[in-house]
Amino acid sequence: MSTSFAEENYLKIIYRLSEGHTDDISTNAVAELTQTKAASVTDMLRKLAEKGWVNYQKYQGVRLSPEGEKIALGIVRKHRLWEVFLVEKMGFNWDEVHEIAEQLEHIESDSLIEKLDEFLEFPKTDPHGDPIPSKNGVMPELGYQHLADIKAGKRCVLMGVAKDSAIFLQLLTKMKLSLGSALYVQEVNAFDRSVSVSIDEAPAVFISHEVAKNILVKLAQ
Amino acid sequence: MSTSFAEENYLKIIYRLSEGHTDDISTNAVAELTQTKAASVTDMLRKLAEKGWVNYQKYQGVRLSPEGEKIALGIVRKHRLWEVFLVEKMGFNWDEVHEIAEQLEHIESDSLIEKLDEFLEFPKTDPHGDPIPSKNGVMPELGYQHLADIKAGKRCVLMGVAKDSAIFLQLLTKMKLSLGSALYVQEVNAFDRSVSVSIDEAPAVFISHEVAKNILVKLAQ
DNA sequence: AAATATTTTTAGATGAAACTAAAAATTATT
DNA sequence: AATAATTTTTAGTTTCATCTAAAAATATTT
Repeated sequence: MSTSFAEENYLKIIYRLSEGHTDDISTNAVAELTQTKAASVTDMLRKLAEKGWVNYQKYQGVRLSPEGEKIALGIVRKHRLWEVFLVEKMGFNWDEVHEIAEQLEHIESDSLIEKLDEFLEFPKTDPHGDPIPSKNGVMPELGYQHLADIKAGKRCVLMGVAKDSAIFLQLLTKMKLSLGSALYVQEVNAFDRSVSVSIDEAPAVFISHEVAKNILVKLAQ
Repeated sequence: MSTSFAEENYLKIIYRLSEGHTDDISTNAVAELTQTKAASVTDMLRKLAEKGWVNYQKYQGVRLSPEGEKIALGIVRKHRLWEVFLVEKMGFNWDEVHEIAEQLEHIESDSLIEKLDEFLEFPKTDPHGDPIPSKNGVMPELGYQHLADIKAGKRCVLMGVAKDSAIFLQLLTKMKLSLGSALYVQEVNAFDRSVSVSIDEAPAVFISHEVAKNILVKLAQ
C-alpha cells in the first residue's frame, strides 16, 4: 500500500514520540509536532488505523503497529542518510540540514537509497549522532547517556544530541561543542544544575542543565 | 509567491511544449503530458494566469509569462542537475533517472542547488545532452541537429537525445549508441527514411527514421 | 455556408488534508 | 463524589487538485 506525504509525516512523528518508552501517544502531542490542530490529528489517526499502521482507540492515544513502525523506520533512515549527504558531500553545517532532509525523506526510490548508502560508505549515524536504521528496519541501540546524568569527575565523549533545532545546534557550535568533543565533568552545580565542563582540555565552561539534558555522551574508556 | 507541486509541474510542461516555437500551447497538449483531463487543465490555467505566470485567453491556448518562464527554468535546472548527480555520483544508467529526478526537482532549497552544481563541477548538460539553465534563468542554446536531417556522407557526433523515455534510451544502449558516439552517415534509405550509420567505425547499422528524429548530433570538425 | 467533428470550457462532484466551533469523554480539583 | 478543567472527538466547512457529463466555442468537411 502506498503512503502519502502527510501519512509519512504522521508515522514519523508518532515514531519519534514513541522512542524510549512504551506508553500511548496523545492526540495533542502529535498535533504539536505536525503543526496541525487536534481535530485534524483525530481524522488522520482514524485513517492510519484503518490502513493498519497504528493501533488507535479513541480517547486512548496511539501506538505504531509493526507495519507502521517499519514505514516510520524507512522514513527515518532516508532522513538521516540525506543529512549525512548534505553535511559530508554538500558542505552544510549540522544546523542547516534538518529542513532540507524533511523534504528529501519523502523521495520514493529504494534503489536510490541503497546507492546513497553505499556512496556515503554506509554511515552508522547522522551528523547529530543519531543512529541510522538498517535497510531491513532495525534501529541500532547506541546506549548513550545524557550529559546531565554524568557524575562530577567523569570523562566522556560527545556522541550525539537529543534535539535537532538549528538554534540549539548553533549554541553548541558557539560553545565549541561538536561530535567527538572530549568532555571532563568538573562539577555539577547544585544551585541551577548547570555543569562545569572542560571541553577538549580547555578551561571549564558552564553548561546549563537545559543544554546538558540534550547532549548525549559515552563514558571514556 | 510560492508554488505548489502541481503548479510547478504545469509550468515545466508548458515550458517543454513551448521549446523551439512561439505558438500558443493547447489545453489538450498540456493534458496529455500532465496525465490529467482537459477540464482539469482549464482550471489550472486560469489559476496560473491569475498568479501572472502564464498568458491565457480561453479557447486560445497558453504561453508562459516571463515570470512563469523563470520558474519553469528553475525546475528544469533542478531536474537536470539531479539527473547528473544520479548518473555521475549514484551510478544509475541514463534510462533510469527521469522518474527520480521528477521528484527531486521539487525540493526547495536554493543553497542546496548551488552546492550541488559546484559538487558536480558545474555541468553544462545532463546525461541526455540537454543543456542545464544557469542560476539566473538562461538556457544555453546548443544548436544541435537531428540525425534524421543529416545528409549521406557526413560525419557527426551524438550530443543528445530529444526524448527521455526509458524504452527509447534502452534501445539506443542496445544499438551501442551513447553520448559522444562518432557517427558516419553512410546512406539515407529512400524507402523508409532509415539511415545507414557506422557507429564508432563499426560496420554500419540501420537506424529507423523514428529513432533518427530523436537523436541530436553536431557535425564533425 | 451548413453540417459535422473536435476541442475547450462550465457546472457540479469527489477525496485529501486541513480548519473552526461545539459536544463528549477523560482527568484533575475541590 | 460532584464540579471544573482539559483533552479529544464530532459535525460541518474550506481549499486544492482532480474527475465526469453536458454545454459552448472553434475547426473541419462536405
